[in-house]
Amino acid sequence: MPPRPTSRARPDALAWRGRARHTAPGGRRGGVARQGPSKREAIVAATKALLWERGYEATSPRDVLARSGAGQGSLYHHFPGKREVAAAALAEMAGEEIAVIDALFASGTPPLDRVRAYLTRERQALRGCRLARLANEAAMEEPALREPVAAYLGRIQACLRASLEEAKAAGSLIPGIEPAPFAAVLIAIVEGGYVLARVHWDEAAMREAIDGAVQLVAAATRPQA
Amino acid sequence: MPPRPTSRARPDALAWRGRARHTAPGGRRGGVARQGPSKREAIVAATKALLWERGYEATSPRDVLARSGAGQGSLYHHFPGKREVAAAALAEMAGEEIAVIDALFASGTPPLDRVRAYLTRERQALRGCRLARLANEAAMEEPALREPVAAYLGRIQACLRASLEEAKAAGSLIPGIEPAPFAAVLIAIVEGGYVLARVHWDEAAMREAIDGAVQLVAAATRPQA
DNA sequence: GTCTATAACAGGATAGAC
DNA sequence: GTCTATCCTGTTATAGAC
Repeated sequence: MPPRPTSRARPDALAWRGRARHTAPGGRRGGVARQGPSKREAIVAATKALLWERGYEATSPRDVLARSGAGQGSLYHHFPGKREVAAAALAEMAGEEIAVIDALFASGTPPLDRVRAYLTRERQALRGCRLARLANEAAMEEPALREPVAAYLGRIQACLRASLEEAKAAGSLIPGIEPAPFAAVLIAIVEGGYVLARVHWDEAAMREAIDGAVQLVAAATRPQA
Repeated sequence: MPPRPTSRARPDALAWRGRARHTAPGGRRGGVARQGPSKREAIVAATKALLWERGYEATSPRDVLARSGAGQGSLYHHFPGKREVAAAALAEMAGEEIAVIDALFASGTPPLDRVRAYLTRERQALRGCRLARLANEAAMEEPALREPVAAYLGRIQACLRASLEEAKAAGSLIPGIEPAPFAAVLIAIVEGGYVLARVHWDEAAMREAIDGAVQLVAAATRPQA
């Protein structure tokens, strides 16, 4: 466990929300000269990788600096501390993953095909869900860390529900299937599948859960609809 | 992150499996005199509590000693190190929880009632699953820590499957429902429900997942069976 | 903005008295 | 079996030069 918050902790750190940067987000200055990525970007990129690999508690600022090639000063120049670095990294990760989800559900295919496409997309089950792997860390009680993860899972659930409602309106679902609880069940199966795969240390556990979910969708589909 | 394994690590520590104790498991000696709980028991009890509250990585031997009232020497007298203490604690936790599961599924009620009873049993969703909350810790790559958790989830899945097969044999399930994948789906929903509740910091997320699972069971039940 | 040096403390384990 | 004292390294953050 890290040092408990001491008198060194800034009283306003909880309210930290980033700052105006003097360089443009793309890492360029002056409009012409190309720059390598700034240390800030390198730090956030390294943190994104480490949060997925090891989680929050097990990732130290030193690990981040070693992987990013930055020095101590860069990290604490750009961020108040570890928590805010992680919050920035999680926000980026959530943005990337939400974009993937939106693309998946925006395709012009029939709604139940989109649901199936989400369920059967490729996953590295043993690595855990890129965002929700942090679910059981004490740090998730901090809103700044929890919110990006919640936004990601919330978006998936909303997309599933919208697709199921579209299918229901089109008469593709058998009577008695309600979109909202069915969407909750499907996202829970996927996230539960990650847990089962990690605990049994076997990708097959995820596959069984997903296969079951696909069969549920099939069973909920109106014949010849 | 803790100190990486150094030359101090015992080469045989991975094979540690406990040892014969000079005192009886109940903490008594000589057959008559009553004893308070041994320090070993206090250490394991404290570890059980802390693993649920904080997980493995975030629980230090110092925390365990502080909560148990034991000194450094007691811990390292009874165990080679932190990992083996956690393994002992997890083994006890799994044994306790498996006993609860077995009792739940051993009742003389109809099989689908047992399934519903498991799904709707009371849970502290925000605390996470007592065992599977450790799923995403790096330590789960150690068999001694993973196996008790896997045994617990495996037992639940086996009990669900057996009940569903019994229901199917009795003609209570609609055709096309296969016990094995349905059991995989149900355990995934419960474990996924914990993840959703933690991430959204809302017990209602677990309730929605469970409600959906109960509706699935209802939908899979043959009318008037 | 970025670096190195250093502080203050926690984590995990050992030594050896009793 | 249990205790206290101690060790070494890692973690998180600050200081201050460049």
